[in-house]
Amino acid sequence: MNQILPKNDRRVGCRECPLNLNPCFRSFTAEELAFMEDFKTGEILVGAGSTILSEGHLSPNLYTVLSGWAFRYKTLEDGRRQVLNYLLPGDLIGLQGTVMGEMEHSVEALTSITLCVFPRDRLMELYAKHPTLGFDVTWLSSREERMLDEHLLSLGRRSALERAAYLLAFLHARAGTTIYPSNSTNYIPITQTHVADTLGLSIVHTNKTIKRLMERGAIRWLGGACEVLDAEKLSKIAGWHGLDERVRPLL
Amino acid sequence: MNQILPKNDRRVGCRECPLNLNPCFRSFTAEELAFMEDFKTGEILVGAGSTILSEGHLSPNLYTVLSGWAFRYKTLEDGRRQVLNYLLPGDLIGLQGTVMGEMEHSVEALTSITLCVFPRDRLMELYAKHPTLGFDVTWLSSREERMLDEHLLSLGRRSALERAAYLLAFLHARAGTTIYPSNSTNYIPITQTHVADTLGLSIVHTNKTIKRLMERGAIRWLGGACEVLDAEKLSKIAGWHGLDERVRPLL
DNA sequence: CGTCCAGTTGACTATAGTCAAACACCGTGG
DNA sequence: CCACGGTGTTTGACTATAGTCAACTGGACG
Repeated sequence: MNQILPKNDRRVGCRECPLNLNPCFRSFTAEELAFMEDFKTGEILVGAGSTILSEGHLSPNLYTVLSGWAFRYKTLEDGRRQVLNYLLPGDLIGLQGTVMGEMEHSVEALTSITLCVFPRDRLMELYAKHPTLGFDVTWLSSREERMLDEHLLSLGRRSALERAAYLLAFLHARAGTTIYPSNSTNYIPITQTHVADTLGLSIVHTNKTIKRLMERGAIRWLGGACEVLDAEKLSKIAGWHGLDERVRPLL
Repeated sequence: MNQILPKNDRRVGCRECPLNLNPCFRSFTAEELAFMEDFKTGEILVGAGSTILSEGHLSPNLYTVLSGWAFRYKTLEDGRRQVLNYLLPGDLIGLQGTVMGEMEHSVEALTSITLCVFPRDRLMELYAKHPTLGFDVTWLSSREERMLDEHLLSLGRRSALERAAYLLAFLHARAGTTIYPSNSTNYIPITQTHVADTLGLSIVHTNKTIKRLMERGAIRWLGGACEVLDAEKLSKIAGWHGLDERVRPLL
């Protein structure tokens, strides 16, 4: 198993943070920025395939994804796994642990990924000193909720083909604002096993479904990654109207 | 169609609010209570089957459920419906509208239901004046997220029988802290169509699945309602370990 | 008495899962 | 150099699960 490689040497100040410069995130006020610089305790680099958080465990930290891909999942006792959502730059990890104590899901890195580290026990201080930042945390939580709502609709009421099309269109849209702009490649770094565990299908049936999407010229599959050729076509197959990703907050 | 019956005559002060007296909710400080009394603009009584919020629309208000049952759902364009979650006393309705503007799901009353009304445009004031209450909003949002995670696991990886058992155990557990203590009946007020739209199954197959749960003596079905006879058995069938419902915040 | 709604049932079809066998690719170590 | 195992993907044959269609029950209500 891969391990987390600690790297608490505090690379980037929030001022120079590439995410903070990305126009899809709202910019901090001077006071907020000063607080965040102090709130941030460091950075961590995690290798592809490593576990970032695991179900049933406590974590003293909150994280924001700075670069790379990860996913959240839960498992049943007999090993059946369900991917709940994917994490991309700007996403907050571990908020649920604040409410529950123990995590009720695990988080695993899909690519190598860098995380911004915050101490969970200072979160209340953030609410007290910067209500707008507190509100932003709620905003992000609510945004996650919206994504889960759409995933539920997908699992419950979309066919296998629609579900696959939705998932790939969704990930392509999400990466479009944060990953692809600063990257030469624009692939989605997942295996068909991940797709299967997200869609609630078997690997075999997932493979046959992906094949149908390829035959329609919507995507291309490259061992361990997917290239979206026609995002419009995917959205149309899925009956999905895309993300409403206006400017959003960042922690 | 039923309509919302306005009743803004401000029935109960927050001080005498039965929910505030329920030990499963954390109690307000004197300052918080004063703020909430001012923040609350009134109460609304909604009849069973009425739509409380609807997809694509704006709402100037946030609500807290005071009594009764409701559910959130989304639909695809061809009418396929997915129930996302159920709303019980103490649950916040409409938070997502704050983030998105338009609602991305609808909310419908399952029984007649009373709602506490808050003006959405004063929400930021709540964060500014009472950081602990702001944190509570995040807490509630995060709790909703946890429930959705479990529902996703259910839809994606549980069999029809397991899913049905999980749903009924879940609703029974949720009602156990807020509905049943103050009520003579302890039924879950849903039809098999609701169950089908929650589990992502057809009505026919749902009916056959429910029948199996009845044969095992876990539940009884009474036109338009379900009585849980053996919650333990349901949890065991579902492989579900129950809610971790410690003391939680209330707005 | 007829209508509507919720629930029930059986026959048949469609969708998805399971089992099994391969292939391609990529490292490792002899 | 090549044999080896591992992962990711592909395919076909067969089975299981769930959906569709259709008919029917029973109760509530005007």
